This record gives sequence, structure tokens and C-alpha cells, in this order.
Amino acid sequence: MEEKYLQSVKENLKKKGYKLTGPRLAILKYLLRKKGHHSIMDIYEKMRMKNDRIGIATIYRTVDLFLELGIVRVLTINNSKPCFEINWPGDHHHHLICKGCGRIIEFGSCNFIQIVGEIERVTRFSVKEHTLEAYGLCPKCAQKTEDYSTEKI
Amino acid sequence: MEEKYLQSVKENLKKKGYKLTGPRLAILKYLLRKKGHHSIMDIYEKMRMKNDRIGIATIYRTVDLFLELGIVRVLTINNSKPCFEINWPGDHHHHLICKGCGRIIEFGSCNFIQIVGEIERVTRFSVKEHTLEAYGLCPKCAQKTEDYSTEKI
DNA sequence: TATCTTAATGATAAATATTATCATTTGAAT
DNA sequence: ATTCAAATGATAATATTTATCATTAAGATA
Repeated sequence: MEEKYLQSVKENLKKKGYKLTGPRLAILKYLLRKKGHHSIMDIYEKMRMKNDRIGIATIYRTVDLFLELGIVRVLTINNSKPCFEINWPGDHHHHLICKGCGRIIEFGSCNFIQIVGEIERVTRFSVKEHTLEAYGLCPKCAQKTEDYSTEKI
Repeated sequence: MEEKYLQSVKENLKKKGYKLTGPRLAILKYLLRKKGHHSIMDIYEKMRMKNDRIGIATIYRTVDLFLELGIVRVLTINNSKPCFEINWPGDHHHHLICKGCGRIIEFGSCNFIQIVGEIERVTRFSVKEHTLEAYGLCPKCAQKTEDYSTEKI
């Protein structure tokens, strides 16, 4: 699975005339291994801890390139620093962010085909991608809020 | 309409113990008047040009406060600087961004009630808000792409 | 495999963006 | 009108991002 994906990334790069360098491969593997959402600084610090001599400029450059090639996706929660994740082909998921504890849940393929059709019909755009972020309260935090609201002050 | 909204913002601030100061009102009016999506620097520069003595720190602080109070919404397109817009109550729109020319189209209330219900059922979260960005090509840029693809090289 | 060519890298300087500090101002409660 | 804390603007301090450039290393070629 990952092997196959690495292969496809390699072809993707080559096709556009980019090299599959050590640092690029290392960042890719980092994101594949860690899963989840990682800021530039996350990636940089964690990789440096693993005795990797990588420079931060390379992280910026590589993430930008990966974004352009569709290898990664960016997630910007509220107003904070952008985080990146592997854009697995066929894995069309979205994010549910708890406003209480900040936990991020991924939820699977949304029934969006109809809505996209509607958008295309109304706007005359052709829609290629979409991202959806939902904000709310996880069960625990919802419980807490309820506790507060019934609490005597 | 705007009068009424200003009034509600005033109450919103007061309720939480914040003051309706000159700068806050000025920023709010700027966003109400200009419509669309504005970065921190946009707001700062335009307001300074209008002989406004406002400091940039105040823009940051005020926008953060307005976000927290739900008075504005943030839109972060791809990986660029966040832009802000008035969060009109009842105006639940989303953004369609042309990957060709960067133009942003707003599209109206999406049929999302079912999907939100589904998300809540599966994740046990209670969903309060959601944002949806769609990326694609506007009619003009779609046309251009087609031109290229049929062009002899 | 050794050589060559050029894109890519890492270090770091430079430029931008954001946050913290603090003396002064101002909103609004009294 | 007075009071007082919150808010402001200027700007210093940090943090983030981009640009520069000598060096390195993919990958093409022989």
C-alpha cells in the first residue's frame, strides 16, 4: 500500500521534472508514518530530533511542492497555523473540530455529490475539490458544558 | 438592517464585558461597508489611508475578539494569509475559489442539514458551525484550459 | 561505473508577520 | 464631572516565512 503510493509519488514528481531527493522522501515518510496533521514546525522539530540534518527552508519548499502536486492537503483550523496531511487518493475525509478541547476527528466520505452538482449548476464552475470543516463539541466537552449550565454560581 | 446589526454587536460586546470603542466600531464599519474578504494588512492599510490613526496591533486584537464573539468569520484559502468577513446572522454561505484566476464566488445556503445529522449520529459530536470551500475553475478559466488542451504545441 | 549538469539543499541573512509591553487614552459606570 | 479599568497606539521583541548562495547530490549520459 505505502510502497505503491511511494511509487506513484515518484512518478508524479518525475513527470513534472522534479527529483525525488532524500529530504523529500524523508518528509513524505514522516507524514505517512505519523498520520494526522502537522505544522511546519512540528515536522521540522520532530525530524531534527531524529538526527536529521534537514533545514527548515526545505520543509517549507517541500510542503509547498507537495501541495501543488496534490500529495498533501492543508488544514487551517480557525485562525491558527496551517497543518498538513497526506492526501491519500480515494480517502476523501473531512474534519470535525471540538471547540472545547481542540481534538480533531476525521469523518469519512460525505454525501456531497448532489451538493456539488447543485453548486456547479448554479455557479457554472466546474468543481475539482472541496474541503469541509465542522466545529462543535465532542461528547465529553458537551457533558462539561451541561454541567456548568446547571451549576449554581 | 446595518443599524440593527450594529445594535446587536453592541449588546454582544456589552454582555461579555467588552467596550464598544472607536477603533472596534471603525473596523466593524469598514468590514460592513467593504463586503468581501479582507486580510489584516488590507484592513490596516485602507484604514490608515482614510486618515485613521489606528495601530496594527488593534486590528489583530479586534479581529481576534470578533472571531471569538462570532461577529466575523475567517477564510483561509489554500495556504495563504487569513481573510475576514462579517458573519451575518442567517447568511450561511460558502466559498468557491477558481484555481485559475483566484476569483472567489460565494454560494448560498447549502443543503447540509441531512449531512450534519449524519455526522452527529456517527461521531456523537454536536455540530455548531461548518465551513465549506470548493475549488474549481470558473467558466472563463475552464474555457482557457480547454483551449490549451486542443492547442498544437 | 565515473562524469557531468543542474536542481535541490542547508545555513543563514533578510524580510514579514504576530505578539508583548507599557505609558496614555477613553468608554462607561457612578 | 470623576473614577477606574479596559483598550489603544507605538514600538520592542518574537516568530514565521522567504531569499540568497556556496555546496551537495539526483539522475542523465557516456
